[in-house]
Amino acid sequence: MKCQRVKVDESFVPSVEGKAVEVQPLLAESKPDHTSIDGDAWKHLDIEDFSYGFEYGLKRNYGGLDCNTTQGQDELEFGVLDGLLDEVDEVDDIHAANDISRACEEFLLDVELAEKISDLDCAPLGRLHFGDSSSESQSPGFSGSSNGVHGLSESSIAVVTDSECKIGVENKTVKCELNDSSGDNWDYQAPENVFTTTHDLENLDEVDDAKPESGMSSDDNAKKPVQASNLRQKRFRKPTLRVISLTIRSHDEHLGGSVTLTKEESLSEIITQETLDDDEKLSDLKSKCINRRQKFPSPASKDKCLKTESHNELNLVRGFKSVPREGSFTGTSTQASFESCPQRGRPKKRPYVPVPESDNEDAASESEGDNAKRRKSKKSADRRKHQRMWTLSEVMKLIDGIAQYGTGRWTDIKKLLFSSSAYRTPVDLRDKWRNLLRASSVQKQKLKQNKKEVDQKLKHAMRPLPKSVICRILELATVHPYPRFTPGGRYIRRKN
DNA sequence: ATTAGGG
DNA sequence: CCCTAAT
Repeated sequence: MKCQRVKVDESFVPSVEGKAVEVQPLLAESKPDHTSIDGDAWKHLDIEDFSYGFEYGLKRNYGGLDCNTTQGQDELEFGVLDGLLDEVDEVDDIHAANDISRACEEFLLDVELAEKISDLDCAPLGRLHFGDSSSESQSPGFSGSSNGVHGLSESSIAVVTDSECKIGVENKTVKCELNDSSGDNWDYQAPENVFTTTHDLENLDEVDDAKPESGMSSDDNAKKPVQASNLRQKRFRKPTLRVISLTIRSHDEHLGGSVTLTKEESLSEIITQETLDDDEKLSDLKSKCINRRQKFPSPASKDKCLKTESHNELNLVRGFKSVPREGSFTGTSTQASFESCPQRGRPKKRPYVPVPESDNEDAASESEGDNAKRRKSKKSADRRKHQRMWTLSEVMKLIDGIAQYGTGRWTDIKKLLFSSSAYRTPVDLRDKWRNLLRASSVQKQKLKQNKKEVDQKLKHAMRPLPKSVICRILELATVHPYPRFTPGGRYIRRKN
Protein backbone atom coordinates (compact mmCIF):
# COMPACT_ATOMS: atom_id res chain seq x y z
CA MET A 1 0.00 0.00 0.00
CA LYS A 2 1.26 3.39 -0.88
CA CYS A 3 -0.07 4.91 2.20
CA GLN A 4 2.37 2.94 4.19
CA ARG A 5 5.21 4.57 2.46
CA VAL A 6 3.99 7.95 3.32
CA LYS A 7 3.62 7.01 6.84
CA VAL A 8 6.91 5.34 7.25
CA ASP A 9 8.98 8.11 5.87
CA GLU A 10 7.56 11.51 6.34
CA SER A 11 10.37 13.26 4.65
CA PHE A 12 10.06 11.11 1.63
CA VAL A 13 8.51 12.89 -1.25
CA PRO A 14 6.40 10.45 -3.16
CA SER A 15 6.00 10.30 -6.87
CA VAL A 16 3.36 12.90 -6.76
CA GLU A 17 5.96 15.35 -5.70
CA GLY A 18 4.88 17.43 -8.60
CA LYS A 19 2.17 18.32 -6.29
CA ALA A 20 4.03 18.73 -3.13
CA VAL A 21 6.79 20.66 -4.72
CA GLU A 22 4.44 22.90 -6.50
CA VAL A 23 2.30 23.69 -3.59
CA GLN A 24 4.90 24.23 -1.05
CA PRO A 25 6.63 27.14 -2.70
CA LEU A 26 3.42 28.99 -2.45
CA LEU A 27 3.29 28.39 1.18
CA ALA A 28 6.93 28.95 1.66
CA GLU A 29 7.21 32.15 -0.20
CA SER A 30 4.74 33.89 1.94
CA LYS A 31 5.17 32.01 5.11
CA PRO A 32 8.73 30.95 5.59
CA ASP A 33 8.23 29.64 9.06
CA HIS A 34 5.32 27.45 8.30
CA THR A 35 6.72 24.88 10.61
CA SER A 36 5.72 26.89 13.59
CA ILE A 37 2.03 26.91 13.42
CA ASP A 38 0.74 27.29 16.86
CA GLY A 39 1.72 23.98 18.20
CA ASP A 40 -0.61 21.85 16.24
CA ALA A 41 -1.16 19.46 13.49
CA TRP A 42 0.71 21.32 10.87
CA LYS A 43 3.85 21.19 12.80
CA HIS A 44 4.07 17.54 12.06
CA LEU A 45 1.89 17.13 9.10
CA ASP A 46 3.32 18.48 5.96
CA ILE A 47 1.63 19.31 2.77
CA GLU A 48 2.97 16.21 1.19
CA ASP A 49 1.03 14.03 3.46
CA PHE A 50 -2.15 15.56 2.44
CA SER A 51 -1.35 15.83 -1.18
CA TYR A 52 -0.47 12.27 -1.29
CA GLY A 53 -3.42 11.05 0.55
CA PHE A 54 -5.36 13.28 -1.63
CA GLU A 55 -4.40 11.50 -4.72
CA TYR A 56 -4.90 8.24 -3.06
CA GLY A 57 -8.42 9.12 -2.29
CA LEU A 58 -8.90 10.17 -5.82
CA LYS A 59 -7.71 6.94 -7.24
CA ARG A 60 -9.78 5.12 -4.84
CA ASN A 61 -12.77 6.96 -6.04
CA TYR A 62 -12.35 6.20 -9.62
CA GLY A 63 -10.57 2.98 -9.49
CA GLY A 64 -12.81 1.41 -6.98
CA LEU A 65 -15.79 3.44 -7.97
CA ASP A 66 -16.33 4.13 -4.38
CA CYS A 67 -18.83 6.84 -4.90
CA ASN A 68 -21.47 5.52 -2.66
CA THR A 69 -19.67 6.57 0.40
CA THR A 70 -21.97 6.02 3.23
CA GLN A 71 -22.75 8.62 5.74
CA GLY A 72 -21.31 6.59 8.48
CA GLN A 73 -18.09 6.30 6.68
CA ASP A 74 -17.91 9.96 6.11
CA GLU A 75 -18.60 10.41 9.71
CA LEU A 76 -15.77 8.21 10.62
CA GLU A 77 -13.44 9.88 8.30
CA PHE A 78 -14.40 13.11 9.74
CA GLY A 79 -13.48 11.81 13.06
CA VAL A 80 -10.18 10.75 11.75
CA LEU A 81 -9.38 14.16 10.50
CA ASP A 82 -10.42 15.50 13.77
CA GLY A 83 -8.05 13.22 15.45
CA LEU A 84 -5.34 14.39 13.14
CA LEU A 85 -5.95 17.89 14.18
CA ASP A 86 -5.75 17.13 17.79
CA GLU A 87 -2.96 14.68 17.99
CA VAL A 88 -1.05 14.06 14.90
CA ASP A 89 1.56 12.22 16.77
CA GLU A 90 -0.75 9.38 17.29
CA VAL A 91 -0.87 8.60 13.67
CA ASP A 92 1.27 5.66 14.25
CA ASP A 93 -0.03 2.72 12.39
CA ILE A 94 -1.07 1.61 9.01
CA HIS A 95 -4.63 2.16 9.83
CA ALA A 96 -3.93 5.71 10.59
CA ALA A 97 -2.21 6.26 7.32
CA ASN A 98 -5.03 4.64 5.56
CA ASP A 99 -7.39 6.87 7.37
CA ILE A 100 -5.55 9.92 6.30
CA SER A 101 -5.78 8.87 2.77
CA ARG A 102 -9.42 8.15 2.90
CA ALA A 103 -10.12 11.22 4.84
CA CYS A 104 -8.92 13.13 1.90
CA GLU A 105 -12.00 12.21 0.08
CA GLU A 106 -13.49 14.87 2.11
CA PHE A 107 -11.81 17.34 -0.07
CA LEU A 108 -14.42 16.53 -2.56
CA LEU A 109 -16.83 18.88 -1.00
CA ASP A 110 -14.16 21.40 -0.66
CA VAL A 111 -13.69 21.25 -4.34
CA GLU A 112 -17.12 22.60 -4.79
CA LEU A 113 -16.02 25.70 -3.08
CA ALA A 114 -12.96 25.76 -5.16
CA GLU A 115 -15.01 25.56 -8.26
CA LYS A 116 -16.98 28.53 -7.32
CA ILE A 117 -13.88 30.39 -6.56
CA SER A 118 -12.48 29.44 -9.85
CA ASP A 119 -15.54 30.79 -11.48
CA LEU A 120 -14.82 34.02 -9.85
CA ASP A 121 -11.28 33.96 -10.87
CA CYS A 122 -11.97 32.95 -14.37
CA ALA A 123 -14.54 35.46 -15.24
CA PRO A 124 -13.07 38.76 -14.19
CA LEU A 125 -9.65 37.89 -15.36
CA GLY A 126 -10.93 36.78 -18.65
CA ARG A 127 -10.16 33.53 -20.34
CA LEU A 128 -6.72 34.67 -21.16
CA HIS A 129 -5.19 31.63 -19.67
CA PHE A 130 -7.37 29.20 -21.35
CA GLY A 131 -5.20 28.40 -24.26
CA ASP A 132 -1.79 28.37 -22.82
CA SER A 133 -2.62 26.66 -19.64
CA SER A 134 -4.48 23.86 -21.25
CA SER A 135 -1.74 23.24 -23.71
CA GLU A 136 0.75 23.48 -20.97
CA SER A 137 -0.74 20.82 -18.86
CA GLN A 138 -0.82 17.20 -19.65
CA SER A 139 -3.26 16.22 -22.27
CA PRO A 140 -6.01 14.24 -20.66
CA GLY A 141 -6.56 16.42 -17.72
CA PHE A 142 -7.88 13.61 -15.66
CA SER A 143 -5.14 11.09 -15.89
CA GLY A 144 -3.20 12.47 -12.99
CA SER A 145 -4.10 14.57 -10.12
CA SER A 146 -0.89 16.46 -10.47
CA ASN A 147 -1.90 18.27 -13.57
CA GLY A 148 -4.23 20.46 -11.73
CA VAL A 149 -1.33 21.78 -9.78
CA HIS A 150 0.96 22.01 -12.66
CA GLY A 151 2.23 25.45 -13.24
CA LEU A 152 1.20 26.68 -9.93
CA SER A 153 4.54 28.08 -9.11
CA GLU A 154 4.57 30.18 -12.20
CA SER A 155 1.10 31.50 -12.04
CA SER A 156 -1.52 30.60 -9.58
CA ILE A 157 -4.10 32.10 -11.81
CA ALA A 158 -3.23 29.72 -14.51
CA VAL A 159 -3.98 26.90 -12.22
CA VAL A 160 -7.41 28.04 -11.50
CA THR A 161 -8.21 28.73 -15.04
CA ASP A 162 -6.71 25.53 -16.03
CA SER A 163 -8.84 23.46 -13.84
CA GLU A 164 -11.88 25.23 -14.93
CA CYS A 165 -11.24 25.24 -18.59
CA LYS A 166 -10.39 21.64 -18.66
CA ILE A 167 -13.85 20.94 -17.65
CA GLY A 168 -15.20 23.26 -20.20
CA VAL A 169 -18.42 23.82 -18.39
CA GLU A 170 -17.31 26.86 -16.60
CA ASN A 171 -20.62 28.47 -16.17
CA LYS A 172 -22.54 25.39 -15.56
CA THR A 173 -20.89 24.64 -12.35
CA VAL A 174 -23.14 26.36 -9.94
CA LYS A 175 -26.31 25.16 -11.40
CA CYS A 176 -25.16 21.66 -11.62
CA GLU A 177 -24.32 21.56 -8.04
CA LEU A 178 -27.53 23.11 -7.09
CA ASN A 179 -29.43 20.44 -8.75
CA ASP A 180 -27.12 17.79 -7.70
CA SER A 181 -27.19 18.59 -4.09
CA SER A 182 -30.85 19.12 -3.86
CA GLY A 183 -31.18 15.43 -3.91
CA ASP A 184 -28.35 13.44 -2.61
CA ASN A 185 -24.90 14.74 -2.38
CA TRP A 186 -23.25 11.69 -1.26
CA ASP A 187 -24.52 8.72 -2.94
CA TYR A 188 -25.28 9.40 -6.48
CA GLN A 189 -27.73 6.63 -6.60
CA ALA A 190 -30.96 8.37 -5.89
CA PRO A 191 -31.82 10.09 -9.10
CA GLU A 192 -35.42 10.46 -8.23
CA ASN A 193 -34.51 13.11 -5.79
CA VAL A 194 -32.36 15.11 -8.03
CA PHE A 195 -35.05 17.53 -8.89
CA THR A 196 -36.80 19.06 -6.02
CA THR A 197 -39.74 21.24 -5.51
CA THR A 198 -40.30 24.42 -7.34
CA HIS A 199 -39.67 26.09 -4.12
CA ASP A 200 -36.04 25.41 -4.48
CA LEU A 201 -36.09 26.81 -7.92
CA GLU A 202 -37.64 29.91 -6.62
CA ASN A 203 -34.86 30.25 -4.22
CA LEU A 204 -32.40 29.81 -6.94
CA ASP A 205 -33.90 32.59 -8.86
CA GLU A 206 -33.90 34.74 -5.87
CA VAL A 207 -30.31 34.20 -5.24
CA ASP A 208 -29.58 34.85 -8.81
CA ASP A 209 -31.32 38.10 -8.50
CA ALA A 210 -29.09 39.12 -5.76
CA LYS A 211 -26.06 37.86 -7.48
CA PRO A 212 -25.33 40.68 -9.91
CA GLU A 213 -24.73 42.88 -7.00
CA SER A 214 -21.41 41.31 -6.56
CA GLY A 215 -20.49 42.34 -10.03
CA MET A 216 -19.31 38.91 -10.83
CA SER A 217 -20.14 37.01 -13.87
CA SER A 218 -22.49 34.17 -13.62
CA ASP A 219 -24.99 36.02 -15.67
CA ASP A 220 -25.40 33.53 -18.41
CA ASN A 221 -25.90 30.68 -16.09
CA ALA A 222 -28.23 28.43 -17.87
CA LYS A 223 -30.09 26.04 -15.72
CA LYS A 224 -28.94 22.82 -17.13
CA PRO A 225 -29.94 19.48 -15.86
CA VAL A 226 -27.56 17.49 -13.88
CA GLN A 227 -25.57 14.95 -15.68
CA ALA A 228 -23.47 12.20 -14.46
CA SER A 229 -20.52 13.64 -16.22
CA ASN A 230 -20.71 16.72 -14.14
CA LEU A 231 -20.58 14.75 -11.02
CA ARG A 232 -17.56 12.99 -12.25
CA GLN A 233 -15.91 16.17 -13.22
CA LYS A 234 -16.27 17.42 -9.77
CA ARG A 235 -14.30 14.56 -8.52
CA PHE A 236 -11.70 14.93 -11.11
CA ARG A 237 -10.98 18.38 -10.06
CA LYS A 238 -10.46 17.38 -6.55
CA PRO A 239 -6.73 17.85 -6.61
CA THR A 240 -7.00 21.49 -7.39
CA LEU A 241 -8.79 22.17 -4.24
CA ARG A 242 -6.01 23.11 -1.97
CA VAL A 243 -4.24 24.96 -4.65
CA ILE A 244 -7.18 27.09 -5.38
CA SER A 245 -7.66 27.92 -1.81
CA LEU A 246 -4.14 29.09 -1.69
CA THR A 247 -4.60 30.90 -4.91
CA ILE A 248 -7.35 33.01 -3.62
CA ARG A 249 -5.31 34.12 -0.78
CA SER A 250 -2.37 34.93 -2.90
CA HIS A 251 -4.52 37.02 -5.13
CA ASP A 252 -5.69 38.92 -2.21
CA GLU A 253 -2.21 39.57 -1.16
CA HIS A 254 -1.06 40.70 -4.52
CA LEU A 255 -3.96 42.78 -5.47
CA GLY A 256 -4.69 44.37 -2.18
CA GLY A 257 -7.52 44.89 0.17
CA SER A 258 -10.13 46.10 -2.21
CA VAL A 259 -10.04 42.92 -4.10
CA THR A 260 -10.17 41.02 -0.93
CA LEU A 261 -13.47 42.46 -0.10
CA THR A 262 -14.86 41.72 -3.45
CA LYS A 263 -13.78 38.18 -3.25
CA GLU A 264 -15.15 37.72 0.12
CA GLU A 265 -18.46 39.01 -0.87
CA SER A 266 -18.64 37.02 -4.00
CA LEU A 267 -17.46 33.97 -2.27
CA SER A 268 -20.21 34.06 0.20
CA GLU A 269 -22.71 34.81 -2.46
CA ILE A 270 -21.60 31.97 -4.54
CA ILE A 271 -21.57 29.59 -1.74
CA THR A 272 -24.94 30.78 -0.76
CA GLN A 273 -26.14 29.49 -4.03
CA GLU A 274 -25.55 26.05 -2.86
CA THR A 275 -28.79 24.38 -2.80
CA LEU A 276 -30.90 24.72 0.15
CA ASP A 277 -30.01 21.39 1.48
CA ASP A 278 -26.49 21.43 0.44
CA ASP A 279 -25.68 24.73 1.89
CA GLU A 280 -26.45 23.25 5.20
CA LYS A 281 -23.39 21.21 4.66
CA LEU A 282 -21.53 24.14 3.37
CA SER A 283 -22.48 26.38 6.16
CA ASP A 284 -19.57 25.60 8.29
CA LEU A 285 -17.17 25.98 5.50
CA LYS A 286 -18.76 29.18 4.55
CA SER A 287 -18.32 30.58 7.95
CA LYS A 288 -14.78 29.42 8.03
CA CYS A 289 -13.97 31.07 4.78
CA ILE A 290 -15.73 34.26 5.49
CA ASN A 291 -14.32 34.50 8.89
CA ARG A 292 -10.95 33.87 7.53
CA ARG A 293 -11.23 36.74 5.15
CA GLN A 294 -12.70 38.98 7.71
CA LYS A 295 -10.07 38.13 10.14
CA PHE A 296 -7.13 38.77 7.93
CA PRO A 297 -8.25 41.03 5.20
CA SER A 298 -5.20 43.16 5.09
CA PRO A 299 -2.10 42.03 3.32
CA ALA A 300 -0.19 43.58 6.13
CA SER A 301 -0.63 40.70 8.49
CA LYS A 302 0.68 38.36 5.93
CA ASP A 303 2.57 36.03 8.12
CA LYS A 304 -0.08 35.64 10.64
CA CYS A 305 -2.65 35.25 8.00
CA LEU A 306 -0.88 32.46 6.35
CA LYS A 307 -0.21 30.67 9.47
CA THR A 308 -3.79 30.68 10.35
CA GLU A 309 -4.71 29.97 6.84
CA SER A 310 -3.27 26.56 6.89
CA HIS A 311 -4.83 25.85 10.14
CA ASN A 312 -8.14 27.00 8.96
CA GLU A 313 -7.93 24.91 5.95
CA LEU A 314 -7.73 21.89 8.04
CA ASN A 315 -10.62 23.08 9.99
CA LEU A 316 -12.33 23.66 6.79
CA VAL A 317 -12.16 20.09 5.87
CA ARG A 318 -13.29 19.06 9.20
CA GLY A 319 -16.07 21.50 9.24
CA PHE A 320 -17.35 20.14 6.05
CA LYS A 321 -17.83 16.77 7.40
CA SER A 322 -19.04 18.18 10.57
CA VAL A 323 -22.21 19.15 8.94
CA PRO A 324 -24.15 15.99 8.79
CA ARG A 325 -25.89 14.59 5.86
CA GLU A 326 -29.17 15.05 7.49
CA GLY A 327 -29.65 18.10 5.41
CA SER A 328 -29.91 16.09 2.30
CA PHE A 329 -32.16 13.73 4.04
CA THR A 330 -34.61 16.21 5.29
CA GLY A 331 -34.82 17.86 1.97
CA THR A 332 -35.92 14.77 0.19
CA SER A 333 -38.47 12.09 0.33
CA THR A 334 -37.00 10.65 3.45
CA GLN A 335 -37.97 13.71 5.29
CA ALA A 336 -41.30 12.37 6.31
CA SER A 337 -39.85 9.43 8.08
CA PHE A 338 -37.47 11.65 9.90
CA GLU A 339 -40.06 14.05 10.93
CA SER A 340 -42.33 11.39 12.19
CA CYS A 341 -39.81 10.74 14.90
CA PRO A 342 -38.03 13.98 15.38
CA GLN A 343 -34.71 13.87 17.05
CA ARG A 344 -34.85 14.92 20.58
CA GLY A 345 -33.81 18.49 20.73
CA ARG A 346 -30.28 19.29 21.34
CA PRO A 347 -29.20 18.49 24.83
CA LYS A 348 -30.49 20.97 27.26
CA LYS A 349 -27.11 21.65 28.58
CA ARG A 350 -25.62 21.78 25.14
CA PRO A 351 -22.28 20.53 26.33
CA TYR A 352 -20.44 20.06 23.14
CA VAL A 353 -22.88 18.59 20.75
CA PRO A 354 -20.33 17.38 18.31
CA VAL A 355 -21.87 19.15 15.46
CA PRO A 356 -22.29 16.12 13.26
CA GLU A 357 -24.80 14.57 15.56
CA SER A 358 -25.67 12.17 12.83
CA ASP A 359 -25.79 9.36 15.23
CA ASN A 360 -28.46 7.56 13.32
CA GLU A 361 -26.41 7.14 10.21
CA ASP A 362 -23.32 6.65 12.17
CA ALA A 363 -24.76 3.74 13.99
CA ALA A 364 -26.10 2.39 10.78
CA SER A 365 -22.68 1.74 9.37
CA GLU A 366 -20.50 -0.13 11.72
CA SER A 367 -17.92 -0.86 9.09
CA GLU A 368 -14.97 0.83 10.71
CA GLY A 369 -14.98 -0.16 14.28
CA ASP A 370 -11.43 0.79 14.95
CA ASN A 371 -11.89 4.14 13.38
CA ALA A 372 -14.77 4.90 15.59
CA LYS A 373 -12.73 3.89 18.51
CA ARG A 374 -9.95 6.13 17.43
CA ARG A 375 -12.19 9.06 17.10
CA LYS A 376 -13.72 8.54 20.44
CA SER A 377 -10.41 8.22 22.11
CA LYS A 378 -9.53 11.70 20.97
CA LYS A 379 -11.20 14.62 22.45
CA SER A 380 -12.16 15.73 19.05
CA ALA A 381 -14.64 18.37 20.04
CA ASP A 382 -11.95 20.50 21.49
CA ARG A 383 -11.78 23.30 19.04
CA ARG A 384 -15.20 22.78 17.69
CA LYS A 385 -17.46 25.69 18.23
CA HIS A 386 -20.84 25.01 19.55
CA GLN A 387 -22.14 27.24 16.92
CA ARG A 388 -23.75 26.48 13.70
CA MET A 389 -23.87 28.87 10.87
CA TRP A 390 -27.26 29.77 9.61
CA THR A 391 -27.62 28.84 6.03
CA LEU A 392 -29.71 30.62 3.53
CA SER A 393 -32.10 27.74 3.34
CA GLU A 394 -32.51 27.77 7.05
CA VAL A 395 -33.13 31.45 7.04
CA MET A 396 -35.76 31.05 4.44
CA LYS A 397 -37.36 28.24 6.32
CA LEU A 398 -37.44 30.45 9.31
CA ILE A 399 -38.99 33.24 7.34
CA ASP A 400 -41.60 30.90 6.03
CA GLY A 401 -42.35 29.77 9.49
CA ILE A 402 -42.73 33.28 10.75
CA ALA A 403 -44.96 34.06 7.85
CA GLN A 404 -47.15 31.26 8.97
CA TYR A 405 -47.11 31.57 12.68
CA GLY A 406 -45.86 35.02 13.23
CA THR A 407 -43.31 35.87 15.81
CA GLY A 408 -43.78 34.51 19.21
CA ARG A 409 -44.49 30.92 18.43
CA TRP A 410 -40.99 29.75 18.09
CA THR A 411 -41.57 26.31 19.40
CA ASP A 412 -44.19 25.73 16.79
CA ILE A 413 -41.95 26.94 14.08
CA LYS A 414 -39.18 24.83 15.39
CA LYS A 415 -41.31 21.76 15.53
CA LEU A 416 -42.74 22.20 12.13
CA LEU A 417 -39.89 23.51 10.10
CA PHE A 418 -36.84 22.56 12.03
CA SER A 419 -37.89 19.23 13.37
CA SER A 420 -35.00 17.59 11.65
CA SER A 421 -32.45 19.94 13.03
CA ALA A 422 -31.55 18.86 16.47
CA TYR A 423 -29.69 22.06 16.82
CA ARG A 424 -31.72 25.23 16.50
CA THR A 425 -33.77 25.62 19.53
CA PRO A 426 -36.77 27.89 19.49
CA VAL A 427 -34.61 30.44 21.16
CA ASP A 428 -32.16 30.16 18.39
CA LEU A 429 -34.88 30.83 15.91
CA ARG A 430 -35.98 33.86 17.76
CA ASP A 431 -32.47 35.13 18.06
CA LYS A 432 -31.92 34.59 14.42
CA TRP A 433 -35.03 36.48 13.59
CA ARG A 434 -33.91 39.29 15.75
CA ASN A 435 -30.65 39.39 13.93
CA LEU A 436 -32.35 39.18 10.60
CA LEU A 437 -34.45 42.14 11.43
CA ARG A 438 -31.47 44.14 12.36
CA ALA A 439 -29.50 43.02 9.37
CA SER A 440 -32.25 43.65 6.92
CA SER A 441 -32.92 47.09 8.18
CA VAL A 442 -29.28 47.89 7.96
CA GLN A 443 -29.07 46.61 4.44
CA LYS A 444 -32.06 48.64 3.51
CA GLN A 445 -30.30 51.73 4.59
CA LYS A 446 -27.34 50.68 2.61
CA LEU A 447 -29.52 50.34 -0.38
CA LYS A 448 -30.51 53.92 -0.10
CA GLN A 449 -26.98 55.14 -0.02
CA ASN A 450 -26.14 52.91 -2.91
CA LYS A 451 -22.50 53.52 -2.44
CA LYS A 452 -20.91 50.38 -3.53
CA GLU A 453 -17.43 51.50 -2.81
CA VAL A 454 -17.99 52.55 0.70
CA ASP A 455 -20.59 49.93 1.04
CA GLN A 456 -18.16 47.14 0.59
CA LYS A 457 -16.08 48.31 3.41
CA LEU A 458 -18.95 48.00 5.78
CA LYS A 459 -20.35 45.00 4.12
CA HIS A 460 -17.72 42.61 5.19
CA ALA A 461 -19.05 42.97 8.65
CA MET A 462 -22.15 41.11 7.71
CA ARG A 463 -22.58 38.49 5.15
CA PRO A 464 -24.71 39.84 2.37
CA LEU A 465 -28.19 38.54 2.35
CA PRO A 466 -29.99 38.09 -0.91
CA LYS A 467 -32.15 41.01 -1.73
CA SER A 468 -35.23 38.90 -1.98
CA VAL A 469 -34.67 37.60 1.49
CA ILE A 470 -34.21 41.07 2.79
CA CYS A 471 -37.45 42.03 1.23
CA ARG A 472 -39.28 39.18 2.80
CA ILE A 473 -37.85 39.99 6.14
CA LEU A 474 -38.82 43.60 5.91
CA GLU A 475 -42.23 42.61 4.76
CA LEU A 476 -42.67 40.23 7.59
CA ALA A 477 -41.31 42.75 9.99
CA THR A 478 -44.22 45.00 9.23
CA VAL A 479 -46.76 42.23 9.34
CA HIS A 480 -45.39 40.66 12.47
CA PRO A 481 -43.80 43.42 14.40
CA TYR A 482 -41.24 41.64 16.41
CA PRO A 483 -42.02 42.79 19.85
CA ARG A 484 -45.60 42.05 19.53
CA PHE A 485 -47.11 44.23 22.12
CA THR A 486 -50.56 45.45 22.54
CA PRO A 487 -50.96 49.09 23.36
CA GLY A 488 -51.16 48.01 26.94
CA GLY A 489 -47.69 46.57 26.64
CA ARG A 490 -48.52 42.95 26.97
CA TYR A 491 -47.25 40.39 24.58
CA ILE A 492 -49.89 38.69 22.55
CA ARG A 493 -49.78 35.46 20.76
CA ARG A 494 -51.10 35.41 17.36
CA LYS A 495 -53.90 32.92 17.37
CA ASN A 496 -53.82 30.32 14.76
C1' DA B 1 -41.70 24.67 29.55
C1' DT B 2 -41.68 28.86 26.71
C1' DT B 3 -40.74 33.42 25.66
C1' DA B 4 -38.75 38.11 25.97
C1' DG B 5 -34.81 40.58 26.30
C1' DG B 6 -30.07 41.78 27.36
C1' DG B 7 -25.16 40.45 27.27
C1' DC C 1 -24.92 31.95 21.48
C1' DC C 2 -25.67 32.33 26.53
C1' DC C 3 -28.12 33.69 30.48
C1' DT C 4 -31.95 35.47 33.20
C1' DA C 5 -36.44 37.00 34.29
C1' DA C 6 -41.16 36.61 33.63
C1' DT C 7 -45.14 33.98 32.53
